[in-house]
Amino acid sequence: MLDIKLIREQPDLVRGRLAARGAGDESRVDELLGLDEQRRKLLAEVEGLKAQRNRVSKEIGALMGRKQFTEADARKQETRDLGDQITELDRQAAAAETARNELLLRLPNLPHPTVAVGASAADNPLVRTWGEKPAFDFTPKSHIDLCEHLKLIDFARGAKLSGSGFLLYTNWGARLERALINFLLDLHTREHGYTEVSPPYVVSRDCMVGVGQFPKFADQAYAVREGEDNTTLGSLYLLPTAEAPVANIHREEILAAKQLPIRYCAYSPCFRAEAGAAGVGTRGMIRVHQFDKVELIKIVEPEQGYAELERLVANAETVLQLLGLHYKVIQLCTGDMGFASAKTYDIEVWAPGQGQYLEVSSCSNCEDYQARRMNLRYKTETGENRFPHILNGSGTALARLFVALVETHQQPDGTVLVPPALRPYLGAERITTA
RNA sequence: GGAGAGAUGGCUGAGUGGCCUAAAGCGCAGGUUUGCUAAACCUGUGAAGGAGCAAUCCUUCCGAGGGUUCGAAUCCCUCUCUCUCCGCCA
Repeated sequence: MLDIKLIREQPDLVRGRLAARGAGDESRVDELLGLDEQRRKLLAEVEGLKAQRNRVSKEIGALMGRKQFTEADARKQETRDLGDQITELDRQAAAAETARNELLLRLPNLPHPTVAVGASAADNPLVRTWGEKPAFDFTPKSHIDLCEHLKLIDFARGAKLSGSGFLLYTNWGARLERALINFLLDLHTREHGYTEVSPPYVVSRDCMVGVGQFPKFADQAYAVREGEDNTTLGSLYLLPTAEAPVANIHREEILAAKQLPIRYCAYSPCFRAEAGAAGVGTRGMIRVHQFDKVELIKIVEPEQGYAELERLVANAETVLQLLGLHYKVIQLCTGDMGFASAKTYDIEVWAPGQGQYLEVSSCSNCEDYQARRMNLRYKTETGENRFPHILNGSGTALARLFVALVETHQQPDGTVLVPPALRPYLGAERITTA
């Protein structure tokens, strides 16, 4: 969340940065400042009364010690009324604080000054491209046709098991998926300096709040419960991304400066309800309710945040380069950026069978926005506690990578040539119907 | 799921209603002494919030949330987590 002190001291700056997102959040700043003002006023009042009560209680203790019970009783009578006032003012102060915090949790991060101002995806500047669209001397097939022909995915039975948007990978399809996961984890741990972790696939509400998924996007998550017990519903949620558990690993801790930077890499399946997205690209595996992803998370000193973001993007790009896939890197404009992010690069890979680019990675620096939400700090050499920058990036999302891979490397005979980097993992040079 | 024991500062651990403003030790930082290292001694060492130009002062925090009381680390209730044993289970 945003620093309340920044909002107090530079409300115009905050309003301006929020306005750049185009979501209208700047209109809530005055409401927030009102609640904050109210809270501080009540706090000053109630703390004065508490100080008074503490003084009198101490005197009562001294009187009791000297066995001056009549005196003590008189003072007790005096403070009873004080206690009632404190209870009431405490309640009001807590209510103002709760309202203030609720509002704070619903305000998005401020875009970094270097982020292009724009309204939608159409305004996202192109940063760079790598490779070229492959030329085919035949009409390239869609991954749907390739998957059915090569029996990589059984779309019909996947839907039978769990509904549309769930995939049943079969035979070489399943092996390709597993090969990609291992390839990605090995690449990032061996070549890019990340530490592998394997998190729980369900997380608490606090973790979802910590990364900014909740409360605003709660309808996108799958909630789980124990058995038929409805009272447990809403305490645990299926991961929308491994960012949810991994970024929260050190929540509510104070790290030592020398522990930073921390770089984690994790595979997990990702579950997204995609509420309200029905009918949008529902066929195939481009938008599904469950997909695999290898996620990269960094916790770094603020001074390193943006240099680390560039490296994060480069780490994700390496994946596509090694797999021989054409892609472009774009920067998300203020109107297209995610809730928690201050600056985001997306990587879009070319899918010849679709005739379009698919988003396979989103790399963001959330600055201290998430660290505040999860109360994660680090202690500097001088003993000061600061919020670190937290970054996340996909390295990369698998279903779409799978699509780009089979569509790009498909052959005239309907087989798929496996890129050399992946061959040791798959144990085959070519995927055929055999 | 059943039974029992626990949760106190960075760590260990004392504290059973008011000198708790949380003992003591360890660790850490600074200092003194000292050929070096080490040791000894001295001093300091949690977090959040609020008031103030500032020095400084105030409030809250002993797993979490309620309650009793003039006053709670301490008494009562609920919950969470950890450990031990039993049962079930991949």
